Amino acid sequence: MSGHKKTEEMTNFIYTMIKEDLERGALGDKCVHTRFPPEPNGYLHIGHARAILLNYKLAKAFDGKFNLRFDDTNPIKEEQAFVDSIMEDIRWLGADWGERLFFSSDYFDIKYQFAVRLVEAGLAYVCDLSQEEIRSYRGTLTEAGTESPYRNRSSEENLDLFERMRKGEFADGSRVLRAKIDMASGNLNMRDPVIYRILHASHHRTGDQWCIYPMYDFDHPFSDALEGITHSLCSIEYADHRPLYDWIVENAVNLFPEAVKYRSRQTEFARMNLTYTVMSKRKLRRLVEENHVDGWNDPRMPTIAGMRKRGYTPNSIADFQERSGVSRADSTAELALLEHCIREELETTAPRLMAVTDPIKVIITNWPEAQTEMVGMENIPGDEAAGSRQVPFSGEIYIERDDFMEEPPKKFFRLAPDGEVRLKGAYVIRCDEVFKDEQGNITKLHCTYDPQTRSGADTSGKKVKGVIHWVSVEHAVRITTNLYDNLFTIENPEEEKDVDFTLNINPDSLVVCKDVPAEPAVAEATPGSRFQFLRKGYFYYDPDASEDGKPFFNRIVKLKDTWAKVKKKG
RNA sequence: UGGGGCGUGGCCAAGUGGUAAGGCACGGGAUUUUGGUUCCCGCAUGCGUAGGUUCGAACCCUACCGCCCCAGCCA
Repeated sequence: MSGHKKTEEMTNFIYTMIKEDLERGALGDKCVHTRFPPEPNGYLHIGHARAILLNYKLAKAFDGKFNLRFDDTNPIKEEQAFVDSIMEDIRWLGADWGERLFFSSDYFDIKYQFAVRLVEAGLAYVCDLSQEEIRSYRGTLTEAGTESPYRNRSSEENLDLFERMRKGEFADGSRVLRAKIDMASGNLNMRDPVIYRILHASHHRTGDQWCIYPMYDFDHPFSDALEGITHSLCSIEYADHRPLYDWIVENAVNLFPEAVKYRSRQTEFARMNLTYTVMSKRKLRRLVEENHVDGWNDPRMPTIAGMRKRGYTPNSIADFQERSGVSRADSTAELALLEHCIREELETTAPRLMAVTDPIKVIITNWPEAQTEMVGMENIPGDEAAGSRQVPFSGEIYIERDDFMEEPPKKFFRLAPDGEVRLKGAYVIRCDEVFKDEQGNITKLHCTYDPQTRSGADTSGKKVKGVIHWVSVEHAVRITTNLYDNLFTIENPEEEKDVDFTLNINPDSLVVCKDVPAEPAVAEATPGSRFQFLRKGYFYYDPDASEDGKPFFNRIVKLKDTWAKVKKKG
């Protein structure tokens, strides 16, 4: 955890429920056991991070166990590559599954045996209806379904047919195994759900060993019960699958007692949206495929990989998860909360450095020619242990273009004609002359400095309100900065159903600044480290190599900017 | 008159019959060589609405309103 106190007890309803379970002795001699069950068919995003961390922290809080189990029951959609990236992301987040890595496909054999027992018990049957027929027999939301003509086949016939399904005698889609429950149930999930389908497809782990694969509703509760998961947490759209979950678990315990001893229970909690981004797999894929972003790990993406590359820390994501809470109500967290979490961490941990992302040159006309002076600056204000560094100052420097205004509004206390400003850690300068090109763009400023105003040794008595950052031209190292901003211009890009969400993409979500002058200390920075470029925001030294070999820094988040607010108000 | 779920300030979220925690955001002020940080202060006479029970209701009861999810051989 980060430096600030974070020892309060969890207060979410799931934590409370587990505590009560423990007090009641509802777990018997078992310890709390959770799991995260990703399907290896895509990349993890911030929403998954919440689920991962919730499951992991809950297990940890109660000194229990945490499994990582890949839900790989659909060979058509799943790949090893996703298994790898998912593990990398979870590991990075800090959720440690130890030796407890599992795959649903590990249990294909025993699951088949369980299915056979369901058939023997008259609780499952092979149905020859086509996919379309099954759909129409299912009924509608308001009308009961109709029983399949194959519903009352004998156990012997079902056993034979199921066995032959397994052997590969039938074509994909020609038959399925269904649980025999209740075609008149108000809950569609209970209307004789399909539990096995024929899929002549190669599986990323089991190869061609199987041509029938279990469905989620059959597979998941069984896997949970088999692993002894005590608390199976899932998102709220599975709430109406719970009766089926319980049905499977109950029958597993009764029909397969030698393998399944524990009655796992499912608890649902609401997913959470984030403002200024999208979270659905489909929309994220479109962003990538239509090249609105540069891949799944583009720093603007809400994917774990994207956030990692942006420079977010696992800690800040965990903090966000804790602060945003858990409930069953639909909710949308504000990006501002996430940003607060990373700023709070970096405020006390990120060394300060100076870089000028949009420079104009300043000539200090009364500076002794060719002279360089070293000025000291603290690395992290208020943290003496973080030390300080020497920064070269000279008669030619860069300052930020928007730190100068020819016609400053009231309360602008940066540099203006005939005005004064302090150069952070150095001297107070006055602007004497402004130079422009033919288009009227400012090209250069002539200023004079006041030798009496050296930082820490100011004898001038001047009180200058503004302090700006700078970089000595002669000593500057050149870097690239990627200035990231919100990917969308509106809070909820999914809101307007009839407008394509890509229309609200922020055209300025990435501004690349090349040849940005930065103070010499930047050259000693190590890839993968985080800094604050003074007054500009927190940046991450991207460890990936850039095209030109120059270091590049991703802006993780801007600093809060009260001035921007004041300006906006006019 | 299908089933399930949810409604507490701008966004989250505690609270589970005793008179509305906390965080973020927002507004104001102080400090500040980052318009950053930090520190003060403010921010629901109100808990979807309307009734009812009670000495007392966000919490209990009734009715209504609104929003979300479900008709994959996806998960």
